Amino acid sequence: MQQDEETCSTRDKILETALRLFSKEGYLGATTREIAREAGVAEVTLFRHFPSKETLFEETINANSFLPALKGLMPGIRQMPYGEALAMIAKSFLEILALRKDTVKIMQAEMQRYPEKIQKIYHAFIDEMVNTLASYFGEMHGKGSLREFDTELAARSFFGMFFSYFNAEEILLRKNYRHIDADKTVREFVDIFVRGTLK
Amino acid sequence: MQQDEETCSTRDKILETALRLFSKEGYLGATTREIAREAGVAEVTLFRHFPSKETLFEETINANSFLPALKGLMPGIRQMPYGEALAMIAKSFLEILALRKDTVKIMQAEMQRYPEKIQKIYHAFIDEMVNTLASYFGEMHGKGSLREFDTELAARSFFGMFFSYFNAEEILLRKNYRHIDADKTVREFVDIFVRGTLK
DNA sequence: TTACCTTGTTAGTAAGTACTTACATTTGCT
DNA sequence: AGCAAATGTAAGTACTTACTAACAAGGTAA
Repeated sequence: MQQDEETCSTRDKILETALRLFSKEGYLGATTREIAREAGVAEVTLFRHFPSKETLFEETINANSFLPALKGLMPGIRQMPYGEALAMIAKSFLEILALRKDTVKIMQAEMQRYPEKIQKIYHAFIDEMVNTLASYFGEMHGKGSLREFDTELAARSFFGMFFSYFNAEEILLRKNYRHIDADKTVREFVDIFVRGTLK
Repeated sequence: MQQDEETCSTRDKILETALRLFSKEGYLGATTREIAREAGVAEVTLFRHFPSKETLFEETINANSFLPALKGLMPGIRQMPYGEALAMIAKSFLEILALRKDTVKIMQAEMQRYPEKIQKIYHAFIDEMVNTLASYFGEMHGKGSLREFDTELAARSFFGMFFSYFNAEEILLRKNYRHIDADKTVREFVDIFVRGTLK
């Protein structure tokens, strides 16, 4: 019984392949046969690790939650200038999304059909980001450097801008858009936002 | 042969039901049997009107393009104050999205699997909106009332904010969010944007 | 060696899928 | 009434799906 090396790597291979195929073909489109073949294992092995396709799906998205990627994300934001802090938050946000691109695709595609589980994970991530930014806005209000506005709404609009950018570039694969690098986009978006919220 | 009343309504019933079920269960999840039953027709009737499920899918999304809803959208924007013009564009944008909610769901869910057709329709809509707003920014630049910024990027960020709001409220069905009515959101978002782009 | 654990192979099941064929029934127009 | 188009009913085809049962093969630990 050796459960640390080979066994675990078989399981992980299946999970990785499942993530890729679920994201490419959807839950119904990705068959257990195909997942097993691409993972290089027999189909029956897949069912020995995961009792059903639905279990595999759940464990796949659980294994790719966003929250670990959030830890220690915004360390020294408080002592940075306002604009730089926002730029850093935006960049980190885009980085996480890029890292979890496949998971984002799955969630967008299957959100309607499997609401409970997916909404929970997705919203936990968004809420964490929005709350962090909103409370940062609150602090800045206290310091008197910002004009009055609804901090939660502002945080939502901030991430909304960047999520739409990510969506256009990475999910919709816009080839006909002239390509604009992330840095310039961050600068322009943050610029609008900084001027829009300062006194 | 009477093709205007009954015949057309049978076809339309199928198309309407297909839109609803494709949006709720996805392309693979919605079966032709179910679509026919919910439309109140025999399955074979469905195949007499649409030679294949894929044809039905294409005609469904073609019948629900965004562009007709865009016609005559922004009539008197040029003679409105800047902030009111932006608010009106935002409201119209949100209205169209709400009208085509099912289509948006389908596109988000099936974008990965059927890229060609869907991307075309989706992007045609977004490009139309972005270009309209960007050229409006260009005119305002000419008049000297706005600071210098990238008009296309700004337009994208503007719609990105509102699309994310729509997504959170209507697609993800956020119940745990405190509900904020559209008007207040439009006001807050536009406010940030106006201050962020004025001189 | 012996025992165990994990995997592969092969074959199979029961159910569901898109789609078809043949024939009967309804419906509206002339 | 009579014709023709649109629809319904019933049966069936060929295929795919998630999932299982039975047995053999390999490696690891005692």
